Amino acid sequence: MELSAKYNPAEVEDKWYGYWLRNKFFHSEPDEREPYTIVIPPPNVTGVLHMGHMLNNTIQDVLVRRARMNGKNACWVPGTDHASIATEAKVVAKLAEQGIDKHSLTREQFMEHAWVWRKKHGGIILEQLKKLGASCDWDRTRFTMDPALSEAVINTFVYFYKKGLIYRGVRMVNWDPKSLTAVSDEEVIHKETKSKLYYLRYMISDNGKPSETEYAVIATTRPETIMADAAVCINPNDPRYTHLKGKKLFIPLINREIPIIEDEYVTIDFGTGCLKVTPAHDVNDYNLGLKHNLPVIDIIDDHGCLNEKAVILVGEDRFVARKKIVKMIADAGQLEKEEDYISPVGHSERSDAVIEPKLSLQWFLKMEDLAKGALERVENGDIKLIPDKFRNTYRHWMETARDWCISRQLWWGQQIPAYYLPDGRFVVEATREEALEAARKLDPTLKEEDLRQDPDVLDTWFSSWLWPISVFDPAVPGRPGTIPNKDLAYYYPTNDLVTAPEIIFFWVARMVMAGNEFMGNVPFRNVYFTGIVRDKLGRKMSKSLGNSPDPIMLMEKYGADGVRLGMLLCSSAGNDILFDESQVEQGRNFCNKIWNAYRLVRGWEVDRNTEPSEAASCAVRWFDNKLSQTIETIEEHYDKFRISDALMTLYKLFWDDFCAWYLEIVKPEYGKPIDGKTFDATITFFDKLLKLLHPIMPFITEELWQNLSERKDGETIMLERMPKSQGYDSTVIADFTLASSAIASLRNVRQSKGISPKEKIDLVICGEFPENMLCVLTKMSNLGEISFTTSLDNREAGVSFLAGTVQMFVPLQGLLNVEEEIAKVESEIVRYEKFLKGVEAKLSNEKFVNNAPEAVVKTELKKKSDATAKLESLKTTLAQLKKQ
RNA sequence: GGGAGCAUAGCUCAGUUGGUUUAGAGCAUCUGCCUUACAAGCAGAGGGUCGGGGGUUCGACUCCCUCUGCUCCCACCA
Repeated sequence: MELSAKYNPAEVEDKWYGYWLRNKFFHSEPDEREPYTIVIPPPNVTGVLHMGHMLNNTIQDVLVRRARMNGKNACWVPGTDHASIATEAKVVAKLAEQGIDKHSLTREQFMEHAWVWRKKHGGIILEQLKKLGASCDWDRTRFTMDPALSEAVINTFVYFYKKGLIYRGVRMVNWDPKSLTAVSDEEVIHKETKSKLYYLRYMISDNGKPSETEYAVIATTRPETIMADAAVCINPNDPRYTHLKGKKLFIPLINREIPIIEDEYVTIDFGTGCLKVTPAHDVNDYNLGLKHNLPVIDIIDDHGCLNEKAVILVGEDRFVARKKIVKMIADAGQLEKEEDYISPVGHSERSDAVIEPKLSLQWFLKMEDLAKGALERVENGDIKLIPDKFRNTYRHWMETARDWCISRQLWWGQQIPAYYLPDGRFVVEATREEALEAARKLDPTLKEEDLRQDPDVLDTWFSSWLWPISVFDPAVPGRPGTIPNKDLAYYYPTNDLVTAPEIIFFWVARMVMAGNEFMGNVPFRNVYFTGIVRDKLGRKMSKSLGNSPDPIMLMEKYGADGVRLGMLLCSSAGNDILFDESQVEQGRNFCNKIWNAYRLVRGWEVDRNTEPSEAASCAVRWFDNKLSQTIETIEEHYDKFRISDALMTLYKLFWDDFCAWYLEIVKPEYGKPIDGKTFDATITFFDKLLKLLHPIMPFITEELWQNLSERKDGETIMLERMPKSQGYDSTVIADFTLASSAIASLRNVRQSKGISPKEKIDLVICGEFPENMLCVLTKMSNLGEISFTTSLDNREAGVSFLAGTVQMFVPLQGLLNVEEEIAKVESEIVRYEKFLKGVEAKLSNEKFVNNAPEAVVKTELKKKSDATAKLESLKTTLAQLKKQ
C-alpha cells in the first residue's frame, strides 16, 4: 500500500479509540499490581470542552498512560459535577426562553426540567474527551448527583452536624429584591454607579438629650438606613475626635440614642472619619457589630421597602425613601452638605436590580480543626504541591480559613437534611423517616406532614470534596466505621491530582480535609497545578470574549496528537500558558515527521546476506547509547513533573538524533538494500521511540506500532512496557558529538565557499580524533582523502576550524577570499583574548583561588589552557593567510 | 485594601542548594537548497547581559533591599 506523504489523523483516531474501548484496555480492576490512580476534576455536567480542559486532561492522560506502560494498574476515574449555580442558571434561562418563570414551578417540577436538561447536555464533555484520546475507565463514570453519591453528601452533613461542626448562623447574602431570591457572589455585578455622599449631623448626647449645638458629621451614601444605625464608629487614633470618646449620639429624625465606638477599621481620611454602623444592611458593619456587640436592626423587607422597624417612611421603597429622608433631614437642619460620588454598586446579574445585603440564616461548617489537619498534610510533605510555590498560598488559606457557608438558595443539588418542626425547632437526619422519628422525641404528636425540610441545597463543593472517596465507595463518607469496599481499599489514596490553582482552597484543600476525616489518609500524593490558558494577548480564554478556539475544530484540523503536543509544548507547571495555534501546528508537523520516518524505514528492501557498513554499525552503537542516556533524562523530567521538558527531550531525540543523524547515516544508497542487522536495529529503535512517545501522542504511535511488525488482534502499544535505560558509555556519545560538530563545520565550509555537496573535499586532522568515527565523517561529509598531521604550519590555502579542541583543515585552492578570512580570524582572536584576560584576572585573584572549591578553580585553569591553545592556532592560521 | 506570584533572545519557556554555561531550548527570522521519507522538509547563520537601581560575596540570572510593570486569589470601603 502506498502511504501518503502526510499523516492523516482522521483515518486513524476513531479506529484506534474504538479498538481500545472494545478491548477494555482502559478498564481497571483491583489486582496484585501496584495501583496508579487519578480522579478527574469533574467538569460541569452541562459544560463543553474548552482549552483549559484540553490542557488538564492531556496531562492526566500522559501520566496515566505512562503509569500503565510502567506496569502499574492504572485507573483514571472520569465523571461530572452537578455545578449547582451554573447549571441552575442555565436551566432557569432555558425556562425563561420558553416563557416559564422558575417561581411558578414547584420544586419537583423544576427538578424534572433540570434532569431533562442534564440528560440532554450532560456527558457531551465526556464524549469530547474521548476525541482527545483520554484513557479514562469509562465503566467507572460518576456524577456528583448519582443517588449513591448524593447519599454520601447527606450522610456527611448529618455526620458533621452531630459532631457539632455544622451550625446555623447569620450571614449577609446578596438579596435580589426583584427576583426575591439570594444570589451568589458570582452573580453579582459591581457597576460604577453615580450617587451622592450625604453629610449628616448627629447631635451629641448631653445627659440623654440631644445637644443644641454640638454634633458629629457622618458621611453616608445610604441615608435611608439611618434608622437601622446601631452605633457610630471612629478611629481611636483620630486626633480630631478624642472629645467624642465615650459619648453618645442621636440619630436624626427619630432621635434614638446610639453609642460611639472605636475601631481601627475606620479610615481616618475617608469622608469625615465618622462611620455610621448599620449591622443589618452592610457586611462590614455587620462584622463590626459582632465585634462590638451591637444590636441588629433590620428595617428593609424582602421587596426592598422600609418596614415598621424603620419607624418613619414605613412601606416606602428604599430609593424613594432615600430622596424623602434627605429632604426631611435638610428641613431639620441636619444636612451639612452633599457631594457627587461614584462607587461600585452590586447589581443582580439576572434582574439588574440593586443588590440589598441582607442577613439570613445559613448553614456553616467549622473550619478550624479541619483546616489545621489539612495544613499539616502539606507542611509535613504527605502531599506535594507542584510547583512548590503554591504551598505559600495554601498555608495562607489554611491559617485564615473562615467557616464554610455550605447552604445555597437553589434547588439543583442535594437538599439540606434539616427538618423543621412547626414551632421552629429542627432535627437533622439522613431521611425523612428518621427525621420524623427524631422529631417525635421532641413532640410525640407530630405527623409527617408537619415536618418541613430546609429548602436550600448544599454547596457543590460539599459534594466534590468527597470525590476521591465517593467515586469508589460512596458508603464511606459520613459513616465512620464503615469498612471500605475492595475498590476504595485498593485505589485510595490516589496518586496525582491535576487541577487549576484557583481552586486550591475550594476543592484541593477540602478534599484533604475530607480524606483526613473519613479515611484518615490523604486523598492524593501529588497535586500538579496547571496554568490558565490565555490567548496570545494574555487574556483569559472565555466564551464571552470569543477568543477561545473550539478544541474539537482544532483536533479536526491538526489531529488530536498534534493538539496534545501543542498544549504540552508551552505548559510548565503552575505558569499560565499563552496559547497560539502555531504551537498546534508544530505538533502536527512533528506527527508528520514521525510518519515520514516510518515511510522511509518501511520502504527499505532488506538483504540479509550483506554485513553492515562501518558507518552503520557505528551509528547503531551510538544511537543505542544515546537512547539509554536520553531515557534517563526523560525519566528525571517526568519524576519532577516537568512534562514539557520531557516532551522536548523526546522531540529532539526523535527529530535530531534519530532522523537527522541516525537515519541519514544508516540510510542505504539509492536503489540499494539495507543489511539485515542494521534494519533490525532500526526497527527496534523505532519500536522503543514509539513507546516513549505513546503517552503524549497515543494515536499515531499506535497506528505505526501496529504496522511496524506483525501484530495479533488484542495487542496494543498501550499495554507494552516502557523502554528502560540499559546504561550507556559516555565516550561513545562524546565521540559522536565530536564527529557531528566536525560534520556541521564541514557543511558550513561547503556552504560559505559554495562547494556542492556532490563534490568531494579533503580533510586534514591535527590532533586526536576517534578513528572509528572517520567512517561517519566520510559518509556524511562526502570526504575524499583524510590525513593526519601534528602541525598545520606551512599549509597552502584552506580553511581551518575546531571540532571540540581538535583542529581541522580543509585545503582549498583558489576558493578563498583572503581578506575576508583574515578579518574573520582577527575578530576571533580579539574575542578569545578578551575571554582569556577575564579568566586570567580571576585566577590571579588570590581570594578566588583560596576560597573557591578546587573543582571550580580547575575548570578555570582548563578554560585558560583551552583558550590559549585556540589563540595559538588562530594566530598560526592568521600568519599563513597573511603570507598569501 | 490584604495575600501570593511573575519579569531571561521577536514569541513561549528552561536555567534544579551562587562557581564546568564567555547564558540554553523550541518556535519565529535570515541565507542556501524541489538532495530519490518528509518544502508541514533539509543544511547553515544571526539574535539576549538575564525589568531598573542598590547591597551581600573572591564570584549573582541565581541571595537580600528598593523601584517599575504585569497576573492571580480574597475583601470590596462608608
